[in-house]
Amino acid sequence: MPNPLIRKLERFTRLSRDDRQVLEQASAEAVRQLGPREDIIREGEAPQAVNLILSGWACRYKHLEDGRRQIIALFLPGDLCGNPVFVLREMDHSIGTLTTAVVAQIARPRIEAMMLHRPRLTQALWWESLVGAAVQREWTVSLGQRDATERLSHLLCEIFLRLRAVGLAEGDRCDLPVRQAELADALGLSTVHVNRTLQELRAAKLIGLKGKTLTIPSLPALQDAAQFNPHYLHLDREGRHLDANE
Amino acid sequence: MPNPLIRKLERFTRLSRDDRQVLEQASAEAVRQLGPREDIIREGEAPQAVNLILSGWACRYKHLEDGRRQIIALFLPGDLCGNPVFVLREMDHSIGTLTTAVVAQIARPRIEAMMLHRPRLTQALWWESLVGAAVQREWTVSLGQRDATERLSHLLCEIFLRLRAVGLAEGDRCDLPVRQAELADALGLSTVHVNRTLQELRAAKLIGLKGKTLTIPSLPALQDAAQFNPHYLHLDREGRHLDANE
DNA sequence: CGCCCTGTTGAGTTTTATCAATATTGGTGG
DNA sequence: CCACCAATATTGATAAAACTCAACAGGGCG
Repeated sequence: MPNPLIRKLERFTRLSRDDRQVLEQASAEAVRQLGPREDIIREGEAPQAVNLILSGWACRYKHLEDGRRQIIALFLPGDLCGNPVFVLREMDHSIGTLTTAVVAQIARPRIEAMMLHRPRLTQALWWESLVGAAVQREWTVSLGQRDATERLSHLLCEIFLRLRAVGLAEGDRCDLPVRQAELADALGLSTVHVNRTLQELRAAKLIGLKGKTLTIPSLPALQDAAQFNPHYLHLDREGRHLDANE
Repeated sequence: MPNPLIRKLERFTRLSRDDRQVLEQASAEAVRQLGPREDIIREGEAPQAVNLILSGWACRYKHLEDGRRQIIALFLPGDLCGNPVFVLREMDHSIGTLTTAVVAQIARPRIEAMMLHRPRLTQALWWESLVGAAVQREWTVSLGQRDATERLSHLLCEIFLRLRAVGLAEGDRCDLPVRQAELADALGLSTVHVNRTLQELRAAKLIGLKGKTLTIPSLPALQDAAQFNPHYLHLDREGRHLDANE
């Protein structure tokens, strides 16, 4: 399987062979196999490296004192997490896996070297981090304004498109390897309500769900239900003017 | 009045005279006076500059098709807004003032020059942008997990501490120059509910509100009601190892 | 003085949460 | 292959939180 980060960055700009090779090396160096629900880094710790998800799903999350938990961001294959730079002393949240996952730790000097010597890659990594921020903003909008149905369908659209961008959707389907309780933590809803909302979407034939496979018979229909505008994902090769011609 | 950005960055690290002068120059060049509720940049436009709020309040926001609006982030004096870098082609949200405001436009080359020649300043600007991301994450937690009372008191704590960090709080009070409808758009609540929640906080003597002045008789008490942990604001001079010795 | 904007109040409704029970599923060992 | 287990999903009933609508109050300003 091709490196999902490379695949993702090429949604922004075409990389040179050297760029790709640098990324391949970085992805191969300190690779960890993790089980489901393991922490990658915990609130209070000092970030040492950037983590690249090679396979599996992970998330940023934060616990409140009374046990409530909010999943702040979802990390899919090809996503980078951890502080993009190392200015902040301590993590103010945790990052953990949701499923079994393979994660490469990219050490600080490696990132800095890329930033110094590979301008095209630097731009691409900037893009990936800015898209992450845009996704965060969209989650804010969802949590603040959308009701349960819209929120859930919006999230499913997002997941599907993000997975498709790294080649992990096949036709109208993709994996959804998380429990309803985890969707609930991401959506700020109760598990019971997520369950009922999923049923509602199924009844409306907007989605199919068999085991851990999500099917979206008509993406436009689901987008409609969610008021989903994909522009915030910035997937349309906005950096094509930087394309490498190899 | 001292430059609020300088004031804020010195919460991270002590700047050199030169650093400060560069910032002063950047803040003085293209200064705009804006009325309340004016857009600074609109969704779909291309970001041309970074905007520094010198006085007044502004916000990032996004409209849904049916008129609902979510305020995604609040900008107070000393805050930078607009895309920190210019990789994304089009704004996926808008930025507008809430009150009359004075805003400096810092052009792209200026930012790039700072990034190239002023390492300490670069670190400080990184810090400011990462804190912005941390605030965004905390808003996600609030909208997802906290009820109206917690959410509102949490936001008031945040506003108070952020204003204090730029010298805009006096003792136990600060400005709160926005309408309840605007708090509602930021908190994902209805105006009516914000009104009632404010009354509840007043009745509990957790806040006082006279005109556009907010009083917090006991910050610890309000923090307690909000489950507010100030760590995410990273205000404790985490970059002190970079201090200039002038 | 009167108007407009913002804040406040009350009543009734909708959405979502909570609690507790029951069903389903996938995996495991016999 | 089957029986069993734990984890997850589903269901029903009830309660709480927040929303909507509509009316009214108060204050600042031309």
